[in-house]
Amino acid sequence: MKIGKLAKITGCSIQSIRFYEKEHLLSAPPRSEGNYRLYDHKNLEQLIFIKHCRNLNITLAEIKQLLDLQQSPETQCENVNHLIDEHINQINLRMTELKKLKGSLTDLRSKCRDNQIVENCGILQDLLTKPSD
Amino acid sequence: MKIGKLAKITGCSIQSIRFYEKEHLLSAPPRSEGNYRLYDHKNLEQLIFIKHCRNLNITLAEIKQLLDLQQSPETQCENVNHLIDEHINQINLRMTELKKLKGSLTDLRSKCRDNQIVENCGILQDLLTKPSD
DNA sequence: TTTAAACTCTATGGTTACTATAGAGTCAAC
DNA sequence: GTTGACTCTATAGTAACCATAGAGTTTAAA
Repeated sequence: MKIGKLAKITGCSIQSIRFYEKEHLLSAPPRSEGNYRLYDHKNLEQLIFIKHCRNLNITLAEIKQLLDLQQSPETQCENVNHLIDEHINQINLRMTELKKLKGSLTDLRSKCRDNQIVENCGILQDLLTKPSD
Repeated sequence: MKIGKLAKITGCSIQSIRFYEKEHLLSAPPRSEGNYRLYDHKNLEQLIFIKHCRNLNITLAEIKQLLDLQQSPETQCENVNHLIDEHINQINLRMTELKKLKGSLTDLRSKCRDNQIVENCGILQDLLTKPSD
């Protein structure tokens, strides 16, 4: 299977696939006579794993850790659990931040009714003076 | 006022300030004999404005728009309102995404109890097979 | 058989909003 | 006169790709 097909199956872009290979997340496949990458089922599996992780916002560095762990099936998997727990934590933090931000923006938005001229715009005035963290 | 003091007052880093200047968000101040940047109250105001916007996650490109608008005080400010509305929208979208993501991760996390070996880890197994978008 | 379209290759540069560093110059105090 | 704190420019790095150029390869149709 050539790279275009792999891309279509997995929903990754061709550039991403080559990028993952360069970053050693994906093992380098053999090449055809014309120097095209030729992928097999194993590569496909690996890429799907990566894609799933990316869909969950897991970073490439973390995916590398997970792939390393898969190489030693007898070790304890507490690191895997910890990694996922950490991500859930991050999301909670981010959501709290976003809620605050939304509050600030909503507050700011209420400072200006439509159809003002810039000079009288309460939003711009607020941005000039108020800290809004 | 030299750059260090401006940085301290505003809470921006010195590099950020120079970066904003390079990007034309901050007007280039006059220089001392020794080529040091010398800021006045006007520059301070401008930087505070930028800082407030950044605290609200407004991008540099958008800040540039807002600064441009300030230059023509007689135009309608609907663009300002629209910009803020859009940001509130973005936050809502992002929060929805994050909620879904958290659901997926929590689900995934439940697949493995602690103290398993990697080979039996339900999390890694799920990542290999399940789509989890 | 030629040739055009579709695919792939590498290498490079761009994205966002900075941070970090190197190496040099400036300024004030002791 | 020298130490230390400050500033200058220029460059490279960050994350995770995307876009492009310019070249080569393969497949299909004319």
